[in-house]
Formats: sequence, C-alpha cells, structure tokens
Amino acid sequence: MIITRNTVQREIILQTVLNMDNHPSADDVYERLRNDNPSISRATVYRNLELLAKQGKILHIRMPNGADCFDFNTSEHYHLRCDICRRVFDIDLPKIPKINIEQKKYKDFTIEGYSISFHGICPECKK
Amino acid sequence: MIITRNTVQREIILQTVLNMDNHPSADDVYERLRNDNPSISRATVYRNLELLAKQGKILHIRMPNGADCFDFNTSEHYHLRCDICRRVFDIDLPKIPKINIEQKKYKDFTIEGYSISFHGICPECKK
DNA sequence: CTAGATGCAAACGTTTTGCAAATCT
DNA sequence: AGATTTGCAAAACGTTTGCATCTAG
Repeated sequence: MIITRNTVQREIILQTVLNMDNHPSADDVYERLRNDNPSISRATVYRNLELLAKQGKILHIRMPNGADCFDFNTSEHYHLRCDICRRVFDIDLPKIPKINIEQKKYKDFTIEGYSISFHGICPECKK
Repeated sequence: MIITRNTVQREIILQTVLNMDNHPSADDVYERLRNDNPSISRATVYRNLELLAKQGKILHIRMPNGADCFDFNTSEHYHLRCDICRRVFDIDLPKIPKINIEQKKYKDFTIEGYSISFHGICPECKK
C-alpha cells in the first residue's frame, strides 16, 4: 500500500483521464487540463499519472516508438498505434491467449510484467 | 525491395551487430565501432541499423521504457529488460502461443506487426 | 510539525533531421 | 551524372530530476 495524500491536483488529473476516451499521453492530459487549471505543472501530471497507475486506478500503457499513454479502462486489452497519425486505438483480439508466465518465474529471473502492442494503419489513414 | 548501395559504413555496422551477442542499443553499437572507426557518425549508425532491420538482416527490438535494441538473432523470440540494470536478455517462453492476427486484419485496421516485451529483475540484480 | 506533494526550469536519454559534402553505381 | 549516403550539429521528443516552497494530515 502506497501512502498518499489527497491533493486537488491528483484528483483533477484522475478525473481528466476518466473523461478522456481516447488514449491520452501524459502530455495530452496536461494539455487538456491547462485550460481550466493553468497552474498545474507538467511534472505533476507525469508524477501523478504514474502514481495513479500504480494504485490501479488507471492503466499505464507502455508503448515502444512513441509516448506512453493512459487509459481509464483498466481491464486487460491491447492497443495499436497507427504508424501514420500516431494515434492509439483499442484492439480486441479475442484470439490472444493469456500469456502464461508460470509463477512469474523464468530461470532465475523474476518477471514483473509484460506488454504487448501492435502497430499498423488505422482506417482513416488508409484513405 | 529496397534499393541500397553498399557502403563501407553499412557493412561495418552489420558486422559489428553480428559480433555482439548481447542486445546492443544503437548507442552500444556506436560505442563499439568508435575505437576502430572513429569517423562513423552516430546518425549513420541509427540510419543503418533501421535499414538493416528493414532488410531482415538483423532484428529491431522495440522496447518501451528505454532504448530499442538490435539482435543478430532474427528468429522470433522474446526479451526482458531488467528494471535495475536495464540490460536486455533473451527469454524463451515456450508457453507463448503464436499470436494469431488473422490475415493481418482487424476491423478496418491493417496490422503491420506487434511487439511483446517483458520486464523484471535479472539474476545478478537479485543478489 | 513534517513527510509528502507541487511548480519551475533545467537536464536527461534516445532518436530524428536539415543540410552541404562525399560516394556509389 | 544523379540519386543515395554520409558527417555534423542542432533539434525534437518524451520523461525525469533537483530544489525551494507549499500543504495535507
């Protein structure tokens, strides 16, 4: 359990993510906040997004090739980044069997987690 | 098919990767070259590693949370980055079923590829 | 009171880019 | 000759950090 205070900034950041249904990067969240809360700093946004993800309140999606992004939908699902417009989309591939990392161990490694991400072309960019 | 010339730099960069059995980042490759080939620039290393990967001669491993790395072993396998020392290791998890991206299509997306990467603690860093 | 959180700006690590000069075919 | 590639330095990009100040509990 992580000991945290309740700060207004943290709550605003959380609510902002919960209200964004695309997959905002930390910077997207920051830009979104800026209008109504010009005093919240970028560093605070980065710090709190990471903390909120650690608390399980949001999902931290680690993307190779571009900014990580965050998601109010904390259930396990996958993402695709469009190689053209760089946007991130949900992609439900029911055929992906859950990866079995037996007791989170492999030889003498301790596996803390893994990430899967797809890239390709989104429908709009195909046109 | 990509039209390319044969440059000495490109060949040196390829040979360097083929002779590194850890998973060098672009910068690792650059540093390795520097001794014998001080005139090859960092930009050339980055450009050629990407090109060689496109040609299928080496593997470009895209890692979230840190530098991408490259691998002379072009067969499909997975990687784990140690959260402590940041090194990248091969990790053969035979339990991973091959992801089935049916005809590389999902709705109106074209899926060009995907990446899976693990993170955790390596044996040495556990001590 | 005090550990935790903030805002700011600067630093960081990785990668890309603009451009003139060089080089391969 | 002409398109590609190089080297250089600077910029871009996403993120983290040091530090003084502030604030929740």
